Amino acid sequence: MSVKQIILGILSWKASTGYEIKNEVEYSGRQLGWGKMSYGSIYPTLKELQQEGLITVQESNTTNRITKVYDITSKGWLELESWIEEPSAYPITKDDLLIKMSFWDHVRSSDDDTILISKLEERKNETQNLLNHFLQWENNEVSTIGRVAFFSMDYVKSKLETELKWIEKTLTSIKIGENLKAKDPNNLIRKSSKRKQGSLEINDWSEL
Amino acid sequence: MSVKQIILGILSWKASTGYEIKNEVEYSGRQLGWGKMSYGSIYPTLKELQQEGLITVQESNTTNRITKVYDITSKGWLELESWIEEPSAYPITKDDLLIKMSFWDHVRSSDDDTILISKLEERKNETQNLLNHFLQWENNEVSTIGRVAFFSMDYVKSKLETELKWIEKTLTSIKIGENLKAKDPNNLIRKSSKRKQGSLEINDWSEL
DNA sequence: TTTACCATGTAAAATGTTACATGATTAG
DNA sequence: CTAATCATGTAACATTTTACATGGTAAA
Repeated sequence: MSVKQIILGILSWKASTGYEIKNEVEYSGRQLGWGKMSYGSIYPTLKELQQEGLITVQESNTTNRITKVYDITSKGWLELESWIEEPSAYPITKDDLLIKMSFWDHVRSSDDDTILISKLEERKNETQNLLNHFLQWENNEVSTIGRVAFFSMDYVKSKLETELKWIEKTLTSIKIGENLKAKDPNNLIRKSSKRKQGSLEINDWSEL
Repeated sequence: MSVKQIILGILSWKASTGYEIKNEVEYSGRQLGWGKMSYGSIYPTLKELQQEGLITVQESNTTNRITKVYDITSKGWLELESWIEEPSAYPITKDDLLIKMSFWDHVRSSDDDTILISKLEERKNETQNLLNHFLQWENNEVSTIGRVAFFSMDYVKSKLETELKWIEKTLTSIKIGENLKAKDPNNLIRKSSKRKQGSLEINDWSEL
């Protein structure tokens, strides 16, 4: 992963403490689709970055509380620049609902769609929340949006909107019972159904 | 992650060897946005699944070559069913280019967009390839697409199409030099630029 | 005959999360 | 005064990738 670079990047915005870095990842990074970043990840990485000379620390021992403000060094800036120019891996998405839906027809033989519908509706709410968070972030008075960063914001926004449209479309399609392009040329789904029944019968049998 | 469930799910389609599972993940799973799955992940997991009684093995010792065909058991089917009903985490995407773009304005002060343009064009090609792979998969004679799986396919397709449109829009926007909604109310970008210059000057100084 | 594909597996390293421990400061 | 937030950190665990090791089989 790129925990190191994300931390460096956030420090390029503004010198910060470990605690602030986590908040920044979860507030500004949320709409960008970054995940979360745990302290167990942040503090050890800050130590490493410091040892590599990419960041510096300013410790403030006011009364008896230690806070450490980290800032990026010249070496850190160069590291960030060369990382940006490096080739990037194609994005990877871990989407459990989507994975489940691709196994759905083989696993659940029933026509009852209540579970699927509730899952889609839950997803719709979460996505709508993210979009709201996003719009609020975009339009508040403090957010910095650079020329290039704007494009990435625009991307995330259109992705979220596309997702919402898809959910709507899918929900109506389920409710009116459309059949669409479903196909099973090798009868794999029917076979799955039989294999499943077979194995469950054997199981019943052995339980007697 | 859900390596266990993905393997179980693939075995719900069809009994397979470890080698075939990997191919299936990379061929059918590619369009679904699953990442890759390494043998270092597959074989130990198959062993575990077997120990838990979720899958069985059929060893074939033709001549002197061992191949092991794994199949899902009744316990495995039940496990899959209950996994599908479990609540799913909101999707997580790791998109390095997007991350880079969100730091871009702070890190690269130059107006030269050739690097950005080439990165976007590379991304466009990769996404177009994925979409082509997808369409070919969807329209071939062997792919099984169940009723629910169809919806997930539809989702991925519209996501890829949205991305392509965004790239086109962004490239034209860059080329004609649009300014859009970029803003910097707290002068963070200007400050970054100064902090960067400052740190680089100190560095030059110390190198004398 | 040699290249590509089929096939199984392990050990070490990298990467990250969870859960815990600790305590200061601020707002209501 | 007490709840929320600010703040730092570690150790154990979980997960996965990388790199290696090995060899059979089919097609050109």
